[in-house]
Amino acid sequence: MPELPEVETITRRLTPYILNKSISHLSIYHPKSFIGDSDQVLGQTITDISRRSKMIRFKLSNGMNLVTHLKMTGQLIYVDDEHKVGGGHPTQDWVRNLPSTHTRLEYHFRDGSKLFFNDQRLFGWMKLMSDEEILKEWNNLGPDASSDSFEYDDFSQKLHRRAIPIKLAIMDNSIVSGVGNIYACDALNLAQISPFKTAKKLDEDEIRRLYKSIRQIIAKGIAMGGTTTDGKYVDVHGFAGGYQKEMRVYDRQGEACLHCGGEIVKSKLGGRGTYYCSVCQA
DNA sequence: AATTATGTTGCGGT
DNA sequence: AACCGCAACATAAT
Repeated sequence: MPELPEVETITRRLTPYILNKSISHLSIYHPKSFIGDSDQVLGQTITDISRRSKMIRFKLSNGMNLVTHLKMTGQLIYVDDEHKVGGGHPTQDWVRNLPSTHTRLEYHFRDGSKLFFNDQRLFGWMKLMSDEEILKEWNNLGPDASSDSFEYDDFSQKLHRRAIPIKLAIMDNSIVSGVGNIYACDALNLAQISPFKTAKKLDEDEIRRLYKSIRQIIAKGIAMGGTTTDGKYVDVHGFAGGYQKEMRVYDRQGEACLHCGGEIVKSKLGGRGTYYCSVCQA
């Protein structure tokens, strides 16, 4: 479920709580969720936390990295004795009762605080990786949609070489990384481009609009703290995001397009639900 | 009961 | 080679 804005929100909100903390124990409730020798995290301090695409990288003091991908239903929940979010207001009640049936991993820090990795569908993982392994894998990724390295010229050139529908192109992490189904649908609506249009058939003006729209929609997603439509995505304290109140077309079939008032329809593309305006994205 | 789900990978056929 | 559809991973809700 989480796309770039959700993963970025988790990364930002988690960092002040666990940076420089030492892992004293790791409980593995489901072996599929942890890849590598779990003894290598014991006693290690988290020296840095960053995001790339939809993954989070925790650097450890022994030089290894803990990398996580939440896939469809993964959550990272932080809990300590205070049970307070910044500003003094309390966390969601249910996080106090963790671990739950969906808790797969539980990290215990030396100061008594904990980090829970919950994942209903077991697609997600946390994996120990060396710097070399990360470099090798991440080199295959296109630039993050939220970063300055996402540049118009490169984006345009890549699109000109592809004969796939534009929606699939912008969800392809080797072209631009971090854009999933929700933000792809919304960015295409903002740019007023059909999700089915072949990538190489977009003219310069369309690519320009799309490039700006992706940047704008992803930035808004981050600013709103991500999207929660079914309760699966929550932040590190268990709270919903806010972008669902701003959604342009996703999950709004039958409603009016914010741009032209046309009817929003739902279709299928690449096996995924695809929402678009039947008038201005025809 | 069948269909659906915000991610990714891989397979076989064209 | 590139592209497409489909299945796989596994679970729960409608």
